[in-house]
Amino acid sequence: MNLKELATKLGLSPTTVSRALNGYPEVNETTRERVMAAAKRHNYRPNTRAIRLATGRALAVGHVIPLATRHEIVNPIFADFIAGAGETYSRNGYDMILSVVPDESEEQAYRDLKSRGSADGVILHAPRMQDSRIPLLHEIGIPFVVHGRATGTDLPYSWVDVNNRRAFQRATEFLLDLGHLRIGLVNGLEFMDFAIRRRTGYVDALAARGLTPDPSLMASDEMTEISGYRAASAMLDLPAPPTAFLVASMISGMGVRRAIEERGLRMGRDISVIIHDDDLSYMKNGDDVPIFTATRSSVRDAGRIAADLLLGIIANPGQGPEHRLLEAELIIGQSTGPAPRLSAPRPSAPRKA
Amino acid sequence: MNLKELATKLGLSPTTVSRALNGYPEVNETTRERVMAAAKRHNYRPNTRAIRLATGRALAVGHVIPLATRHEIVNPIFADFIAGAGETYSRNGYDMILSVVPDESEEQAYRDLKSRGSADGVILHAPRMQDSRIPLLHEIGIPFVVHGRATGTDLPYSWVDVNNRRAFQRATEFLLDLGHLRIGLVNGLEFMDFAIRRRTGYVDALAARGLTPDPSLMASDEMTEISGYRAASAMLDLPAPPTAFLVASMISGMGVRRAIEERGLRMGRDISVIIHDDDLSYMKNGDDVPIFTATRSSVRDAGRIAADLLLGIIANPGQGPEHRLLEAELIIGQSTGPAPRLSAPRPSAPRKA
DNA sequence: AATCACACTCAAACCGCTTTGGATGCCACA
DNA sequence: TGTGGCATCCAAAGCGGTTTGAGTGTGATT
Repeated sequence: MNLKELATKLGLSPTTVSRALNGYPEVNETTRERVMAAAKRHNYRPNTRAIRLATGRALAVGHVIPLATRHEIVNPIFADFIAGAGETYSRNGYDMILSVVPDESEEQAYRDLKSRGSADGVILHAPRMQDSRIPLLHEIGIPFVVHGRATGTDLPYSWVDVNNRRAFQRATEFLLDLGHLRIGLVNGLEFMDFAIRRRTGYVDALAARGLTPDPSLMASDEMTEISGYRAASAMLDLPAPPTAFLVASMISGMGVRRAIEERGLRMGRDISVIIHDDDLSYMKNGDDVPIFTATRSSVRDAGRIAADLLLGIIANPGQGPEHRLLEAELIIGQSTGPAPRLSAPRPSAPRKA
Repeated sequence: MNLKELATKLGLSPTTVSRALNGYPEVNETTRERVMAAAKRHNYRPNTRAIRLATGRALAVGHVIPLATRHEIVNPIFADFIAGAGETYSRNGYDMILSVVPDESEEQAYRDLKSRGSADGVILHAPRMQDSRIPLLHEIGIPFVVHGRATGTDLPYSWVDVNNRRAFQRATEFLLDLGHLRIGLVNGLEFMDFAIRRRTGYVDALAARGLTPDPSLMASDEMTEISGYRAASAMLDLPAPPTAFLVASMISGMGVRRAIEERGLRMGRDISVIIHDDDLSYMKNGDDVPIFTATRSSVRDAGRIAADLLLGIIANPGQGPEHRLLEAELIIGQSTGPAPRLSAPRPSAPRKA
């Protein structure tokens, strides 16, 4: 059932039917109701392909997922972000199109999205420092919103981000207040913008108390269980091990916990841990009592907000860039406690079983 | 730059240019080369919207993600499956469109995909027993491939699945061979088809050795860290606790490990654990030495295969349904070992700190 | 020299909708 | 009575490709 058939059936022109359905004023209310009723009765749905061609709009938003062939990591927060954004899209009649492309064709993927006209806008994921994709998208001339920020880019752009610096600063202060003086930072990859900001927060908090950060207590790697384990293990085996850890994600936090417990130590008593919790639906940080003390910020909310922003920009291209800085809450869980009294050597626990 | 402009520039008709670019035989090779060169030079990309309308094909595959509003779980394997499928789509010039919809509008989402013509086919995720979506998709008349199977559906359909029954059967046998007699099953939700098959494998293996499964050693819940922890905790606190666990996922496996270690026990020595490892990129089961002994099957591969199958069906609608049954490998890691000698009470380890 | 097959190329219709630029009829007002 | 304004409705022209159904011109065949 298409527009023309429906029009014939109603004894009206396609023009009128189209206008009736799309709420244009120049059609009689009784006619409109007749049309609406007939459309519903015949289960008429306008063909999206035709709408897109006629209006020149794609009614779709693109997300480009570069697939690093070296380290084939699919971002674990991705699913939840997408879920949030997708809700917004569905509600507004937009499609979400995902382009999974090899790393090196990412630029081409964006260009194609624009020149083949398959998206009205894009979301830029996982920005790095001086991210080259921001000038690229400007050049291409497609509306976009960045999830995160890119230090060192002077072009204006819209973004949604968590206040990572502040979150890690507060978390560090919290540990310092508990008496921890040697705090290990198990950070994400530090060419990623968010990781840099987190480190800045950590360093600033230490500096504010007159402490100089110890490079051997700062690790940076992908946020996997394994690398969390490795980083924590190395630090715990130092002559002067940390009494607390600040960890970039729930997943690396589990690796850190493994390292701690493998050494016969107890998380929350012997060693404190604070993680950043993206509030992933399949990785809840406990229900009533949080397992980890955490800086929490829902990445799904971020997805919703980013999508809203983007649709706004698409609908209203004139306006300047918009920003949303989300604050993370500090959730107190079972993984933190006062620093062990004696800063002298710890009760010699079994090392490396 | 569109077809007509390009044609004018070349002094050819749009027809010829279109045919030249699409490899039709009735165009002179020299002409074709001229056209190709000009297209490249002017960076011409055909407008997808127009192609879609003209050909009546969507050149897109839909994935519907129902968002359970009750327990808002986004499937953690989803990201990796999508990554695999997406590779295939990109390579074949197809778009992947994701519909994130509230649970109750899932049916409508499929209908819209078809009637608005925005997808040529769909992938059905996470099938349940007697899944109603299979008859639905048949009725709608849209090509589809199921990731998994749906017991109790008599309609024919194409699927890609892991041999879950066999995987869990082998894992159980492996534990039995190590002398474990009480094996806890920490399963996924048992209205999900894969979970049922896994339980069947487990039960069958026990039965083959003349063992009757103990209901108190069989748990079924969402595959989160928390529920893994809860299930394992409950079983470990039984008067006759298990000496081994069979666990549905890496994530719940981490919860199981937490429960074990919290009780002062050591995984791999006191308690053996086998997980099912979907080989998620952000949840690698160790690198050289696997952390967990596991039945492993890459969900990303499954995505690739499912996408291939679907594109095949779309291109060639006549053929009957196709199936791919993937076998999981049994990976020996550090989490399994012989059952503790004395089947009498275990060395009384500190319980519930 | 007429015929035919063949290799190329093109004009025009079409996909299903939106949107521009009239028509038409009716009523009010001068 | 003529004119203008308003409320409705419609024909037709896009949108940018694909595809059908003809033409052409050439060389080979008869």
